[in-house]
Amino acid sequence: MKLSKRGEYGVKALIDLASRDPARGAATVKEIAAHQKIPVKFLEQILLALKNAGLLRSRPGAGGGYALAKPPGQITLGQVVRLLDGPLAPIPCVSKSAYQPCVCPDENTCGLRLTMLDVRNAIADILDNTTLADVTQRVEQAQQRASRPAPRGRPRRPAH
Amino acid sequence: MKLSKRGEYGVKALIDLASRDPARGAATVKEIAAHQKIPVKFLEQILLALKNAGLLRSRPGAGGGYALAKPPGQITLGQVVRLLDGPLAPIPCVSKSAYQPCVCPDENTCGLRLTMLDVRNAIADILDNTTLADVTQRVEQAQQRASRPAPRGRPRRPAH
DNA sequence: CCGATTGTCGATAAAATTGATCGTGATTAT
DNA sequence: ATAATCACGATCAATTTTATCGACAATCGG
Repeated sequence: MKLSKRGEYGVKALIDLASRDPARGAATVKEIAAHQKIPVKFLEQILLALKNAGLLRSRPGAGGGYALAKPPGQITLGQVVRLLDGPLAPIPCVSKSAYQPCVCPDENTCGLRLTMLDVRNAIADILDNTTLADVTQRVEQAQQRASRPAPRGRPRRPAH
Repeated sequence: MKLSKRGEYGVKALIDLASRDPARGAATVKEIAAHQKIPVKFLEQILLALKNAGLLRSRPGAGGGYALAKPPGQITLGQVVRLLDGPLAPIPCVSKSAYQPCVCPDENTCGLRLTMLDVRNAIADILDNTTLADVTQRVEQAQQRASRPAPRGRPRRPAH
């Protein structure tokens, strides 16, 4: 039930791009790699795959780099993880995107399958409904909470 | 996000044991392997691990074999999968059973982590709350449904 | 046009993991 | 005793993962 480094790096890179100030233009592989602590050459491969899948656009040369090809609200983590890490489903016979029949005599009464179908649906419900925009928004909220003084037990009223 | 063969085989073997007629006594590795289409020697390893973890008991010799060490209602798929396949969490920094810090500057505001924590919780909610007894019960229900004639759109009243 | 910068692409490789298999021994029932 | 069965360690082949290298192509600023 593990996310590969490939998947991890890809998601991190996209979150990095999504939370980047658009005024700064495209981000180079080197920048993202340094920022997220990812081996440059490995990240290169990953970003290329994301580009070929239509999630990123790029431009070579001075001032070049990568940028999101669509608004962050239109890129789900489900897409990204499937692309870089394969199907979300724990076993192929419950995958929607890469279904493969299993060997059990009847899929509809297979105990393993019934349970793993629940698992795959739970995972997909989260990842297919979480966009890069959702993630950056949650991160901002978490950062605000972290920078505010510790909350009290009961709500405070302003002093007057 | 994949379940290994090891995990798959282990769960299948346990479900097999849980749904087995207790009057028949212990089941041999050979029997389970044949029934579930699992390589004998591989299954041997797996059952041994499950035994050492206290989920199975065994006896060698004629009439020997494996049986559940506890009632099926007390063995969760979460235990089994963790044992055979490692942590449920997609990344180590959201694992409860095998937490490992990650490299990001602040775990509490890491976008990847926040999302993967949801995923790990969703998976654990299912697998830690599903016992072998739950599984065999669902299987029986599914089998009954499969053997009954196809249901109509609206409830039928008995002919008279 | 030059040359620095940066993405593109294919090949390769080291390490880890997975999915087994083999052989030998230990234990038990008959 | 002996046949059946679990116990256990070693080993192994294939695959997957995680990269790394080097050459090439596109782009931009001057």
